[in-house]
Parts: sequence; structure tokens; C-alpha cells
Amino acid sequence: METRRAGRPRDDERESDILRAVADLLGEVGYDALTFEAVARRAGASKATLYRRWKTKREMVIAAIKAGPARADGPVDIDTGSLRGDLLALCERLVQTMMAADGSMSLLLLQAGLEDPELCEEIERTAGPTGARLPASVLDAAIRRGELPSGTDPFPFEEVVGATILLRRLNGLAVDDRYLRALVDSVIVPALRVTASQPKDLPAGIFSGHPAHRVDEETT
Amino acid sequence: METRRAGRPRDDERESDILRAVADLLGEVGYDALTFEAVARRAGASKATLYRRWKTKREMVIAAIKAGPARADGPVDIDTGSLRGDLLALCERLVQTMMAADGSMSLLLLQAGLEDPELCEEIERTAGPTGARLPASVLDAAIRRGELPSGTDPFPFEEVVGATILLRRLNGLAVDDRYLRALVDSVIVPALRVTASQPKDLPAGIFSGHPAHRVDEETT
Amino acid sequence: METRRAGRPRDDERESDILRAVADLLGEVGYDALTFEAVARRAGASKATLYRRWKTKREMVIAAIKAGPARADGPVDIDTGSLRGDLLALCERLVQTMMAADGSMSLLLLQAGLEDPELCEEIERTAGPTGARLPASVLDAAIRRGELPSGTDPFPFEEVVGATILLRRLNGLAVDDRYLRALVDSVIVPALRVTASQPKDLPAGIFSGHPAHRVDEETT
Amino acid sequence: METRRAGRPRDDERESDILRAVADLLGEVGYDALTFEAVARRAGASKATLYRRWKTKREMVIAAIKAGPARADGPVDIDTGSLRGDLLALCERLVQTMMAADGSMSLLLLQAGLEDPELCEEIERTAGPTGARLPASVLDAAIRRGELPSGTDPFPFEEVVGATILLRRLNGLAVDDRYLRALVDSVIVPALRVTASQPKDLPAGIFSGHPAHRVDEETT
DNA sequence: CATTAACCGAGACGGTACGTCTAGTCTTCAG
DNA sequence: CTGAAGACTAGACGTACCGTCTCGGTTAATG
Repeated sequence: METRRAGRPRDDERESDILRAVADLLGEVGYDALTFEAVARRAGASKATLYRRWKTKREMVIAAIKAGPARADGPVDIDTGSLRGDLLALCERLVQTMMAADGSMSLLLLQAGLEDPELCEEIERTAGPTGARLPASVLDAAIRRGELPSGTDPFPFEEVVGATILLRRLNGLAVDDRYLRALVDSVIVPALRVTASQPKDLPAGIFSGHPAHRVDEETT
Repeated sequence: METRRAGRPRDDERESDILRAVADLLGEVGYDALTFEAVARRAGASKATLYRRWKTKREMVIAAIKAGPARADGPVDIDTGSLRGDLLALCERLVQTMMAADGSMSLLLLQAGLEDPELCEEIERTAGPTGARLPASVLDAAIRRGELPSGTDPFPFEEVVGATILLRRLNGLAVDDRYLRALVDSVIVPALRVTASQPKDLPAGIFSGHPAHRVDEETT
Repeated sequence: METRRAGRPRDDERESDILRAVADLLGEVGYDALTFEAVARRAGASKATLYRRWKTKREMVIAAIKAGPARADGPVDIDTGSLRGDLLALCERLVQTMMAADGSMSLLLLQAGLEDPELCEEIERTAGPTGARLPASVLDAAIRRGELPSGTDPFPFEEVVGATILLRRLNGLAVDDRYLRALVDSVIVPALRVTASQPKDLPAGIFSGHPAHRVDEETT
Repeated sequence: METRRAGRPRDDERESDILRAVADLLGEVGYDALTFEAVARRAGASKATLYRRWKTKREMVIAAIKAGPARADGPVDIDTGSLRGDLLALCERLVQTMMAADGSMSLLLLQAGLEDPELCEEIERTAGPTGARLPASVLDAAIRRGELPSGTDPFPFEEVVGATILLRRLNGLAVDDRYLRALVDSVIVPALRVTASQPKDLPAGIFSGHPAHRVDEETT
């Protein structure tokens, strides 16, 4: 029955005040220039209060992102009538997702994935479908249309699309329709068609998600 | 005839001493923990001497990388007798290249590419074949063996391999043989085989290099 | 009832440690060569801790002087049996007081007096009789002996002696017996004898002290 | 006959340009904030050129003062008809002289006297009568009027007036008519009247001048 | 008349202090 | 125990000057 630890309980309102301050500052000065000091000032909180909750800046920022208001706009389904169209639509959605925050933000999430793979799920949950995953509905539709063999593994999409697009963005290179078409036509589609039998337990990447979960879906 | 500007000229030896110190410290403490202060101490130089040359840490580090000793170990040719083997060997070499420096180092290069695309060429030149490009020799051999149609474009390899491997590394995920085999077998090889006619003048990414140049070589 | 202001209070021990370091360094390198940096090093303190307390070097040094250990050696009374002897003894004591610190130290005190006239009293209190004031006992004895008329004002002594001796010291000129005798015989004694009725509320100089106060004592 | 050393001779114009810059900066930022760096910038000279001429800031500044344009306004004679009036007029002139430069300037001259007593003469020469010396004309007139015995020594005036006024100024204390009257009436005049026979070879102070010279005058 | 030594400006150099900032930790008092 | 407040050590930040030096170039007297 876990007796509540003695003493004054943490003030949840303080926490959300602080996280709001973190989020604001993130937008104003970026990740690198964000300091505990400034957060404390802005939130009218003490540094001790911050450190009590999060050991590092990264942790704190991630918490702020997690606490961000859940995306209101529902997960619009993708269904253009062709695999190629669906894939391009997904790519475009992913580009939009990345555009939402600035470059260092993407980078942050990227680095965050490093130690907190759960965050991927978290983002997917709060931010809605990012376009980084290949939804079963799209896959199923393609199989139904005969564009892909049944049992097609989404790995080529999920592993490749997020990585290439993020890097291009970080390099300040254009990620336009022409590029996306080249990527989809010359890499993703051919690769998906092959249905190579790859190991089913590869560790998940930030974009490739959690195969274990998907494997379940596939086998269903 | 370019009149030397007045005043005592900068001491090139000091500069190389400093850059050596930068490189050493980079290896020891990483990019984030690298400070002007420590570089000055290590190089026995004055901070003013550093700031006179580079305004920011990034600039200085990039200079250090550019100045890095041209890789002595010659560009060992890759020829395993099969396309798959060659591709895996290239991937492994790329992993080694990235391992050479720490994670934030890769990140730095990545960000550096952002504003200094020439740096890509620079690194390729000084660091020797990194494994990020698909050499014409490998391509030709595969075509000769009938594994690939003539006219195959290296885009699928160059655009995908570097990006995915770097991201996995940044995410602290294993980049082992199993992963590389999955990548090569289910993405790279199928994509190369298709020889889709894609635009030849896509902007180059940090890993995809400058297709225009290579296309010339291939057609030669 | 003055509620203690929030937050961790300043550590008085740190303060005294620091001031001790200041005093030591003053003695070792002098005022001009004294730096915040060195004080911090010596005291094992952070520069922030220093700057939190004092905005300038002068402020800090003055604090160190004020905090100096009260002079143990009691205020030895002066009584040579003659006015001339007493005055010469006072002058010699003053010379000793000035010798205690180096030249720039005297200069410092001098400048300090500029904005902090209370410091004069402070020094008189902590350093014991400096010889800069003409004690009532000496005056009374001279009057009793008939060497001076009753009601003699100490102004000629206090205003002149300190100023002339300090300046000679600052000019690196000898302040020896011969000089002191000349000063006492040809300036101080003749002037004291006149008992001119001068305004009683002249602003006090660093050496002339606060006549108003002493006048009260005398008339008591 | 000392043959001029070989090589290009120093450019006197550069020297005067520099000293003018020194003088200007002295007036603008004061002695403490004056830097070689700034002088070089202002004069369009090289630091080496400065250091070649003067080893220290003090030396340089003193040179600048010595080089200052000789005071144009001639040495107005003092003759108010009474000793007291003459002395007060001299005091006021001295106060004016000190006012001319700022406090640290006076201080500088003071310290300069420390090692370069000739500078006193220099100042007296270039700046005209400062009021620090008791002119023979004033003394003679007083003797003629019977206010002073013949053979009166100016020591009480010269030793005391400059020192007390300078110190009061440095202490930020008013040096007004009331003070000057008190000083003259209760110290200077009584002391001058006594004509004590003091040693004739006292070392000169910055204000007391060179007794040797005056002794000559007196004995004449 | 050529040499040459000292001059000149510019500015790089190793040092060092400046005054400010942030990181983390710790201490006090109030709830 | 939690909270705010804020002191504490540690040390990097970027700037400024210090006094020395090294350049390319100039200027006069010497040889």
C-alpha cells in the first residue's frame, strides 16, 4: 500500500509551470542556449527544484516535450490509391513534422532517442502520425492492389526514409518533391518489393520503430 | 602581385600546434567538453591567438579536421568477388571511419556540412575513401559479373548507407554485421538492381557526394 | 522584527578568510598588483563570491583594512615633560604608522578617506592612536605647564602634521628628526601658541579628524 | 663629441604627435585608464615606437606633461597691500592650479615628484607661478610694511600650504575661503612671524621647492 | 654611392586579469 | 520533505592590455 513518503509532496503545478518555461525558452533561444539558470528565472523556480526533478538538460527538455499539449488534429488516414502516392504522402507528412520544430530540435529528438527509445512512442502518441512509420493500412492496401507481395516488411521504408530526410534537413539541403520521388522510386519501392527475409529482432532505430510490435501486427 | 599585408605574419607552426592540440583534445574529451581554454593550455598558446584565428569552437574544430594528417594508409581497393561482399566491406569501412571519432564528432561533421559543403570533399580527400561513396571499380565489377545492369546509378547506396548508419550510431544502436546484411540485402541491392531513371542533378548530401562529378567518371 | 531574507546567508567565515587573503597579498605585492584573481586563488574562493561582496578592488581592500585585527599594543601615553617633546613623539608615532604599510597603501587610505570619512575613525579605533591627533592629555599638560594658553585649538597640529609627513613620504623624501624638529619648531609650536579664533566647524580632513567632537571633550 | 649613432634618427614629429595623444587621453579618461594600446591607436603609432621611448606609463605621461605648451598667461604679480591678502591670493592661485587637472593628475604629479624632483621645477617653469612658492616680492613687501621681521624664512608657507591643500582636495573636502583663512591666520602667519632658525639644507619637497636656491636669494 | 643600423607601422605572440555567466551543490527559512 | 532564495566552488566565456617579437619597408649617416 506504499505509504506516501513523508514531507511536503511535490507541487505538480510547479512542474508544469517549469516545463512550460522550458518549452518557451526552447522556442526562443534554441536547445544549446537553454540553461537551467534561465529556466529557473523564467519559471520563478529555484535551481534546486529543477535538479531535484531532472539530472540533465536533456532530461528536462524531453520532459517538456512529453508534456507538450497532445496534437489536436487527428491522425488523418493516408489513402491515395497507389503505393507510390501513399509513400510520397507519408514522406511529406514526415517533412512537415520535422519542419514543426527547428533543426536543433530535430537533432535533440534524435539524440534523445539515444537513451530513451520510449520517447519515439511518446512522440508518435502526442504528435500524431509523423510519417515515420509505415502504417499497416497502407501496406495492406498495397498488397490488396497487388503492388506488393503479402508479408512485405516495412523495414526498408522505416529505416531509410526518416534517416535520409533528417540528414538532408540537417545539411540544409532541399527535401523537395523531386528528391522524395527519387527516393521512393529508386530505393523504397524496389526494396519493399523484394521482401527479403531479414532478422526479425533488429534493435529499433528512432525511425524504424519497434519491430517486435510490428511483427505482432504482421503475424496477426 | 598581392602585397603581403603589414604586420608580423601569423606563425603557421603555431597554427598547426594548436590544431594538433584541438585534435588531441577532441579525441580525449569530445566535442562538447572541448574548450578554448583547454586548447590554449594544451597548445601553450594564448587565447587571443585562438580567437584571432577562429571566432567559434566549431570553426576551430573544423579547421583541425581539415588540417588532419592525410590518411597514410592508402585507399585499399575493395574486391571481394561479389557485389554483396563489396557493399558489406564498404559499409564496414564507413563504420570504422565514423568510429574514429566519437559520436558528437560525427555530429559535428554533419552540422559542418550544413554550411561548408566543401568540407565533404575535404574529408574525402584527407581521410581517404571513407566508404561513403560507391567506387566506380566496385560498380564496374558488378556489372561485369552481371550482378547489375550497366548504367546503374550509385544513388541508392550513397544516399542511404551513410544516413542510416550515422543515425544508428547517434542513437547508440548497434551497427553490426547482422544489421548491415539486412540493410544491404533488403534495401541497397534491390534498389541498385532497378536502375530507375532519376534526376541526375540532385543536390548532394554529405554522404551522397556530388553525383554530377561521378557521373562524368562513369561515362568516361 | 526584520525577517531574515530568504536564501542561504553569506558565510562569514568565507568573508574573513578572503579578507585575510587580501591583507596578506597587500603586504606581499602591494595595492596595485593586487588582483581579484589572486585573492580568489589564495582564499580558495570563487571570483563570483568576491564580486558578490565588493564591486571594486578598493572596496574590498578597505573592507580588509577595517577587518584588520585590532591593534593589540595599547595606546601608550605620551608624556615627555615638554610640549616640544610630546609633539615630536607624536610625529614619530605617525611616521611609524605610515611605515607599517607601503606607500601605495597610505595612498589608498588617503583616497579611501575621500568617500568614506568614517574610515578615519575606524582606523583610529582599530589601529590605536596613530599620532595624527593631538590628544587632550598632551594639550592639557602643556597648558598646565604654561607652554600654551588655555583654550588652545589642536587644529594647527592635526591639519598640518599628517599632510606634510604623508606628502614627504610619498615623495620619497626623508622624514627624519631634523625635519620633524624644523616642522615642530618653526610651524606647529608657533601656530599653537596663537590660539587664533577660527571657525569651530571646519570640515574634517583625514588627519584633522572631527574637531567638533574633540572640542566637546575639551570643554568638558 | 659622441658621434651620432648610425641608423635612422627618431622622428621628433612622431614624438610630439604621441605626446599630444597622451595629453588628450589623459584629459579624457584619466591616468589610470590610460593605456599604451590606446595611445598607439590614437597617435597612429606602433606600440614598439612607444616602448622604444618610454619604459613605463608614468615616464610617458610625465614626458607629455613636460612637453605641454608653456602657460601663456604671464605670471601676474601678487600685491594686495597686506601679507594676509597676499597669502590668501597665493593659496587661491594654487587651488586653481590643482583644479586645472583632475585629481589623479595631481596625484600623478605627486608621485612623479617621487623620482623626478626636477619635474617640480619643470612644472613651475611651464605652468607659471603655481602659488606653491612664496615669491620674494611678497616677502619683501611684508618686511617693508613691518608685518614680518627681516630674514623671514618662507619654509612655513611652502612646506605646509601645498601639502594641506592637496590632501584636502584628494579627500574631496572643500578648500574654500573659510578654510584658507583659518589656515593662513592660525598657522601660516604665526609661523612666519617666528623666524625660527631652521636647518638651511632640508631636502626639498614637491611644494617646498629647493631651499638651496632660496637660501641664495635670502643671503643676497 | 652602397651599406647599414636604427627607425617606422602593423600586428602576432604568450600571458594574465577582467567582469560575467553557468554548472551543480549546499544551506537557510517557511510551508 | 518540499518550496524559493541564494551562497558556494569551479571554471569557461570573450575582451583588453601588457611587454616582446617579427615582419616589410624607410631614412639618414658611415664607409
